[in-house]
Amino acid sequence: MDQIEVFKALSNKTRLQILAWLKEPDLHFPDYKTTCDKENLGVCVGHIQQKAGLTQSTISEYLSLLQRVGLVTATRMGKWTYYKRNEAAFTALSKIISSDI
Amino acid sequence: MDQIEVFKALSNKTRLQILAWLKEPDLHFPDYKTTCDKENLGVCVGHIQQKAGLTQSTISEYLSLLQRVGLVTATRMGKWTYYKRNEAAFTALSKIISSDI
DNA sequence: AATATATATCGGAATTTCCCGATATGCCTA
DNA sequence: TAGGCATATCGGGAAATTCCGATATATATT
Repeated sequence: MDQIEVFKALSNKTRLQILAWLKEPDLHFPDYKTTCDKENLGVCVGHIQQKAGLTQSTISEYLSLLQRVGLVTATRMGKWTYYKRNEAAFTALSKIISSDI
Repeated sequence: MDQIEVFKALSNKTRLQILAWLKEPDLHFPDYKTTCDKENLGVCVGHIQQKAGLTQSTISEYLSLLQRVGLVTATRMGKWTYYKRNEAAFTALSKIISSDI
């Protein structure tokens, strides 16, 4: 885990917001299961983009960045890419802060 | 605690390094107690600057930033300013990551 | 094959961050 | 009060980040 890159990823309001939404997808994306995610793989880019209100390209890049640093996982299924929180990364980060840094 | 500002503060190699040094000041600043800090208030700017190898102005600004976001405390005593980790802030941040974000 | 849809990538303008040298401020001592 | 020392602040060039519109890629449908 590249700590600096993770902290950079968390230094942005929109990205923090997305991570918060992904914590309770049912609450923040009411119809995400019926519309695209049939197998609990996460939320697709379009839904996140709509809720965030930024452009598609920006949100796609943000999600890709969050995945690159390990905070979310990405699963491609057909036309969609589903993004989901990687809880293990948050647990690890929390420990790093309370003991390493 | 402004999360984004804290994460920005942690998104820099030198500042992370300083925080790590301040965790064990006796180890990383062998003579800091005899030379300036007689009352365990922390390490003064000059010692940190020397070890970091960046300019005085840069380190002064970095320490001021770390203090502004609450990760360290600053105590002015005569000509010196002593900086010390604020462990409570790290504990709080660790909890925020494991529960809020 | 042609089209439509979902996502990814590219190029760039505006803003922010990094780190510097120069200078200012505050405190101590002669 | 004059001078020296520790730290803070200012102004700025270079690099990185933010977010956009345009375009490319991949998949599904007709």
